[in-house]
Amino acid sequence: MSGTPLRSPRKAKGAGPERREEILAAALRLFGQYGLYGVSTRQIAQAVGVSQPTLYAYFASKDQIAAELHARAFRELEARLKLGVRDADTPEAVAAGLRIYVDFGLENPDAYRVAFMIEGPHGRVAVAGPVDESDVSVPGHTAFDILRHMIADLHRRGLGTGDDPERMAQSVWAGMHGLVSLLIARPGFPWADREALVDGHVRMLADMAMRRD
Amino acid sequence: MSGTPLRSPRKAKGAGPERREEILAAALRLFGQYGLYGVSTRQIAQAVGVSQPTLYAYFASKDQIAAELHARAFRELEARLKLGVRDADTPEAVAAGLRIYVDFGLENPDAYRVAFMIEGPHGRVAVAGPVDESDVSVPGHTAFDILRHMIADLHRRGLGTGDDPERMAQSVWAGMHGLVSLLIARPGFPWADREALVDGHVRMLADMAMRRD
DNA sequence: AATGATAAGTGATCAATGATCGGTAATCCT
DNA sequence: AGGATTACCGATCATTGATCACTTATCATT
Repeated sequence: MSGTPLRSPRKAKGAGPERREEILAAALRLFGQYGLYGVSTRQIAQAVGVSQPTLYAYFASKDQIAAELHARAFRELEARLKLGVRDADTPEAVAAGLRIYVDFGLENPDAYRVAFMIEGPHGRVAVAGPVDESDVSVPGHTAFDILRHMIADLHRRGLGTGDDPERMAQSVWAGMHGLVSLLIARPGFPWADREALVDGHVRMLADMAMRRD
Repeated sequence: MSGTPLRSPRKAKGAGPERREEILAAALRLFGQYGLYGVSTRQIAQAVGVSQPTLYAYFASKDQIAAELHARAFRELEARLKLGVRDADTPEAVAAGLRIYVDFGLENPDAYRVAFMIEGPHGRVAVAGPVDESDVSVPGHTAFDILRHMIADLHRRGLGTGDDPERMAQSVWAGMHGLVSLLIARPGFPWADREALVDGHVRMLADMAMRRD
């Protein structure tokens, strides 16, 4: 369904089964730079060095290429969160966990744009959060769960703020997505010092989830 | 440049100069529902009841239709902010000002999607914030300025938090955009009670800008 | 080494899209 | 009524995503 074309590819001319990866790499770069609808399949093919119909030997459609990038970005973010988010019991520790998300977005703007900010085929704009069942590309579900779990833990230990930890997690998530998407979408804007801005923003979110006093 | 086709239109068959408005209304509805790239010019024309080339008598391109909707949404938001944001000296007053922005987005999801969340023709994703000079559709510049002004006022009166009011304004703006875009993009997600979520979120942002104690 | 099978790739082509052009009919002003 | 202008449409173009039949290269087997 999403593996190599059919059986096991036998390297032809110059390239082997890495073709699929080359296509994804080129598409990620182009999509991130010009947007999903600003790049044609012929441009992707040219960047890879193959003909346009070749793409359809590896992907069912242009949207499927974007969907694969979407899924990979989700998995990568999820992996980083799993590794980085230890159980947090201080606002600083919570803030450090949140920074993992923000840093991922800022370090991989192409991936973040493709995965979370580009209008999808159904007119939906994907965002870095929980995915409802109607969505075909289901991965990343746990990305939000990790955050939710962290905040629920705080609440369970009596360290959290407010009454509803679920609502808290959603609010924090929204706060992070807003900053990342703004910074990525408007590189030309005279932003304040990025480090200070991100640090202050993340600290604010952490403080809301866990009042520091 | 953006008025009626040429001089003053003289109502033909059934419709008059409202054609332009009809086109915009149909496009707003369709774009909001199916996305900018999920709607064809023929669909828009059919919804209006005219032929497809007719659209090009009122707009230079499909992107121009979106640009006009974008500009109008900015102006509408700006007008609401100007009317609603009195000089705020309490966190509650600041939060009330911020709610104007959020409410605008939630009450006009089509406009907000079209204006701030849909990938633009240049692969850029517009956001409800300051617009740099390279952007053609320049309105809305003051929308962010109103917020910045409000926060700068707080700072000037010694009521603000932190050292850099500019950074504060950017952080608050990001927080609002994140929540609105998430709520709009994922209507199927099991959100917490919307009123409580929005209220808590806005209160958090207001508190950060103006510590309540 | 010749053979058949399969994988990888390409040129030609299709339907749909955004956009343009010339022509037509309706309206207004004198 | 006549001339000019406005509003509109049918036909058409280049480009897009996608499909097809066909060729070429590689491998496994004899």
